[in-house]
Amino acid sequence: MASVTPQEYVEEVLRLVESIPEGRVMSYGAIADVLADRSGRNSARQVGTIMARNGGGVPWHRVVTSAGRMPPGHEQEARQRLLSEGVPVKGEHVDMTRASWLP
DNA sequence: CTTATGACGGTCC
DNA sequence: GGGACCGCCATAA
Repeated sequence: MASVTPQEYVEEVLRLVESIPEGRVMSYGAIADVLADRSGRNSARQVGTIMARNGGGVPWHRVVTSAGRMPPGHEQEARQRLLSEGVPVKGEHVDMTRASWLP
């Protein structure tokens, strides 16, 4: 199978996050699931770790948990940005039913 | 090599 | 809807 180096996997994750349309979001699990097909691995945890370390240059606010929860420590900033883009935000969580997106 | 940790996810209660 | 538990996996110590 097509296994990639950790460095390449990071690139793939960032690339996918950048491809998320405005007003839509993707869960960590969805990202891991989509990339699993081409990277040979899948782990929502790993995606989260990658975002925490290398997500500074991509629209990280469009990545939330499967429950629509936003990243700890950035909840306020993420919430405001999402609202500005027209993402349906319900209190402290995103309305995944309407906002979830797949490539 | 073994243990702890974390921007997660699904199941169970 | 929400909290406790367990599984997953790369990284750090």
